[in-house]
Amino acid sequence: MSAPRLNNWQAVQDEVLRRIHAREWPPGALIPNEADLAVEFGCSRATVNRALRALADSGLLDRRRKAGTRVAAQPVAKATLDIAVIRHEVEGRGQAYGYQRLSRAEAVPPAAVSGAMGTASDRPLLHIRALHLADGRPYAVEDRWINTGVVPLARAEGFETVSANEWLLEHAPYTHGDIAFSAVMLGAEDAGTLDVAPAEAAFAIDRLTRDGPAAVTKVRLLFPPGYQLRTTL
Amino acid sequence: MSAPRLNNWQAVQDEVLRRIHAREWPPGALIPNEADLAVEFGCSRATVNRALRALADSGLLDRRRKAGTRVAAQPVAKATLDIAVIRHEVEGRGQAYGYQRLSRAEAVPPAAVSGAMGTASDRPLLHIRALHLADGRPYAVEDRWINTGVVPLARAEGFETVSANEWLLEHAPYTHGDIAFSAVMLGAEDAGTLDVAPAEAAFAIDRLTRDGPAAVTKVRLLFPPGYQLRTTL
DNA sequence: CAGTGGTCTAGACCACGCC
DNA sequence: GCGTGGTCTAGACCACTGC
Repeated sequence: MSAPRLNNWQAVQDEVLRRIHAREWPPGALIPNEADLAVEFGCSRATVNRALRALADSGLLDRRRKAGTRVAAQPVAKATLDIAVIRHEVEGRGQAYGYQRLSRAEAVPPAAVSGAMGTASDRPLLHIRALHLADGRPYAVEDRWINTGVVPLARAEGFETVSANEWLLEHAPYTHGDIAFSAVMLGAEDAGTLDVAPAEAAFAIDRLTRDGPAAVTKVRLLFPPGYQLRTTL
Repeated sequence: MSAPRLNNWQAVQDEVLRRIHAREWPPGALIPNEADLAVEFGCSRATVNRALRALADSGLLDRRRKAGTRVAAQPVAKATLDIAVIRHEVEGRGQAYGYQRLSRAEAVPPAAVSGAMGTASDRPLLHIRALHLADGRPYAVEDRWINTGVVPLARAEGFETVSANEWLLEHAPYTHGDIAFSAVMLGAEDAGTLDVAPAEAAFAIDRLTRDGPAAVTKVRLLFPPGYQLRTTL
């Protein structure tokens, strides 16, 4: 039997994965170059390139010009998290989404916030606190600062029925963002809002969104105990 | 002035990003098809395709055959987390990595573990507990169950100096994995191991690794308060 | 220097899915 | 049906980098 022609990049990728998995190409090994594989698989080099590039993107291969392509010795797993609008996250679970604004004020933020956002320490920002609900139960508390210098339109919005989460996506373009996940102990106020005992462990997502050099908004989302952020490898 | 020729896919991507950001192509808008853009940009359709496909992968565009390409109304941010070997994570911070095995035993796991791994409820698995250190201080506690039915070689390994984390990458192939992130309150034992007060909030990473249908290993990593998992958008 | 991956081109065929 | 994106091909040039 001769090898079947692999004439699409997914078939090539599958075959490469099979060889890695079967240890025909063990971790750290140098694999044939694109041109040779193209001949072996009976396809064009571009097709091989597409397949290998996808595997390199996912961390399974290390590719370097001249040095060639190696099976990653210790693959860095790339877990992709889909950070969706909270309403979609809740509705995606088949639950009814609810939203409740807790407070809205223009105020000078704590130094930690103005520092992270790069705004003057005495500059007032728009401060929104809100509760997201799933099937009527608290799902997450949102504590957000909005840079009104970058998004002046926000001063005219009450955020009583539209969450800042969604409003900003529609009205404020951004170019970059930082996200950090951590575990924190709930303070009395947040615990009360989430309707759980104080000093419980909460899952926190901190996001800072930028438009070029300027910070657009900084938000902390706190999820009650039991919340899990899931993904696959 | 006429538009400069965009003869590489990154330049095309940048121009498309610029138009989205400048609201020339607002959220939800249908953008020209690949062939038209190729003419406008003075490059081949394949180059346009590469640029648009990359943007679609990152969630900024929605592409459907016949329906065309639209700017995503509410971009689902794809945050990519690099889940590296813990030693690399520590060394990447410029700290000295240390490893300490706490215990090793073959034992019948709790029902929750055998259930998640799909092993018989009375089947003994290899149970490893270990501590990862950064600059001599506790960095994370690892609590792992290994399916010796799938990785029999593990029974011959003491894991006294090599962490299961790294040993398994070298010796046990896998095809899929699930990861969950959550916040938990530390029990007395784990708190003691991490040298923090009990009932503190810890960041937990639970990972289940499979090779086809069979579970290879299930691990929980607990990080002391202050730990943050970071990424960018 | 020379081998490798990175990319572009021009053209082609195809699969999907609105209409 | 037919317009759209998805993909393949054969060939080419180039950038990087190990030797």
